[in-house]
Amino acid sequence: MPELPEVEAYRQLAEQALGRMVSTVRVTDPRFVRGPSGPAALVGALRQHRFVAARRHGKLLVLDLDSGHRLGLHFGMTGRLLVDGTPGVDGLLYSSDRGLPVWDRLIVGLADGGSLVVSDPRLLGGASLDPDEQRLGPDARSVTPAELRRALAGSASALKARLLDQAKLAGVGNLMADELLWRASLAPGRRAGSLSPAEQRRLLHHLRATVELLMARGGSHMGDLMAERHPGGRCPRDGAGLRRSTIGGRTSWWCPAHQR
DNA sequence: ATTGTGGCCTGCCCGC
DNA sequence: TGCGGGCAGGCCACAA
Repeated sequence: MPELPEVEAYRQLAEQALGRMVSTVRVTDPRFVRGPSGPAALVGALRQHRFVAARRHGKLLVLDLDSGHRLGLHFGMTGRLLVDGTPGVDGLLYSSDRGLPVWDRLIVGLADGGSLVVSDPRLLGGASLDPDEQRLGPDARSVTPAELRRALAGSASALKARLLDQAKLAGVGNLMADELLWRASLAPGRRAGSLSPAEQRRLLHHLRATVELLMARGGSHMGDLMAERHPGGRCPRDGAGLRRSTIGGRTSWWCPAHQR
């Protein structure tokens, strides 16, 4: 599903749309437009304008317009970005590769004949005009030691729940969190505020490494733990039976032998 | 303020 | 072969 690695791929793809005039905008399902501005305002802000920058903050893709407005795109778990018909990622876990036209929720037609399309079968993503980027915590790809410390300090939440809280740290989703904690040898249910300085350093090291690895491999579902994330799955490191827990409302797979 | 829970949304997979 | 239940999780509203 689209976590930081996929959205970064979408961002790079979206750069191909920069500088090109938007001629038509179609919102095929009003539910796809989120936030205070409705579909009409969003359409009006885009039409006859050009995208001037493609930025990513966590899982939020922001396309700046020459009007000063910003188009925010989030992709939920099944959202896909296509520019000129080319998808930003190849396989998307939990989504379908059929790409039915009815799943196209936002269709931005460009004056040169190209297009920028968001396809989202389950409508869990959305588009918003001028999204509030301040709500998001530091981006997981560039978070500093001090920022990570602040994100965890004093929290009674489970560590994994904290990592998934986009207001505290932006970009980590369920699959990447499991992979990251497995690599860092930290149990997902640990209290976030209980990490020692050494454990925080270890977490940050593996956060950076995991983000870069999954981007290089092409998706958040490309981690080493992924294949064992099922009943009967075994830890790829030590062979112990993996445990399944619900943490932060999400299915979590972890190794009770080496994650402490 | 923090923390946890449930609902949204629908394609897909499994068992019958 | 068709049907129905359960599952997946990013995000948000809501409760305590």
